[in-house]
Amino acid sequence: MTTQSFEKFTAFLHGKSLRATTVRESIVKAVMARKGHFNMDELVRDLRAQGVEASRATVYRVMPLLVKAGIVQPTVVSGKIHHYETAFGHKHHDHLICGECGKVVEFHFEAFEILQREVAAKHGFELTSHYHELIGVCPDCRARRRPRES
Amino acid sequence: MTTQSFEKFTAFLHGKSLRATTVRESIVKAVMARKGHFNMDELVRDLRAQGVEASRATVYRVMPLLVKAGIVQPTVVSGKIHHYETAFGHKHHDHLICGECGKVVEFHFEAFEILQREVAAKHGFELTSHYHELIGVCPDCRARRRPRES
DNA sequence: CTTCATGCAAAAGATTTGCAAGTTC
DNA sequence: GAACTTGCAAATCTTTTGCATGAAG
Repeated sequence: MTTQSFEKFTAFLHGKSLRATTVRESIVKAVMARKGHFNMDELVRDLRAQGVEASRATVYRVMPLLVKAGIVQPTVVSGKIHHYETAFGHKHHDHLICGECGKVVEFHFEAFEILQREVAAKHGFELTSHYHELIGVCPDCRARRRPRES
Repeated sequence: MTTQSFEKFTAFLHGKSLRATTVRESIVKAVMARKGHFNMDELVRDLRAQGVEASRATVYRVMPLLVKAGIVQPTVVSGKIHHYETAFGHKHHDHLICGECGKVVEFHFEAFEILQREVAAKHGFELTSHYHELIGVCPDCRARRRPRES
């Protein structure tokens, strides 16, 4: 998977007489290992965790190339990139987050996807991605909150 | 309307022994005069246009108060405030955003709310709020993209 | 007159860019 | 070896904060 992606990227780079460097390979790997949305900071953290010392400036310079190569897709709102996500390869899921302890539960519910496409279509939009997080209180925190409720 | 909002804000402020100042009144007015979504920069521009010389720092400090007072509602994406909108005068809605030109279409689809509660309940969560933004390409941008597609 | 608000300037965080040195082809 | 990349540091931009001064209650 990862290798395949880097090969795709290499082909893209060579087509533009750009170089397929080791740093770029590391970045592609880190990106492909990501699931769901991620931002610059999370990506850099991942790289650091893997011992890759790519400077932020480099990552900032490489991301647009990955976008042009069709490997990642950015969500751009008002001219700014809010987050990226890999353009293929993983199942999509949304998040249910506990606003008190921060616990995150991933879920996938096809009905949402269907309705989302329906809404987009109704307005003539071509849907490219979505941001869907449910915020609530998890069972543990609810128990903690009401220790002795009847 | 405007006056009414400032009174609401005044009540909120006094309840917390904070001051109802003229600068704050100007900010509430500017906010209420806004229709739809706006960001910090647009708001400050509006203030400047009305001859109000509130410093950015002050506006940045006042907005959280307006949020707490229930006068404006922020849309938060990835932990950052993407935009604000006045909290009343319109029903709850989600957003369909054009990733290319930034156009925002509001929609309300009860089925989403029902399914969201269902998902939360399935995991034992008590749902408190949600972020739901659909990102896509609007009809205009699609046309612009493919000028002469069959 | 006490407490809070404001403006300014400095600080902090995020992203971009110029430049010299290191790599890729 | 030529052209492209990288890291660093400096430059921008956006948002936050400390502090002395000015206003509200």
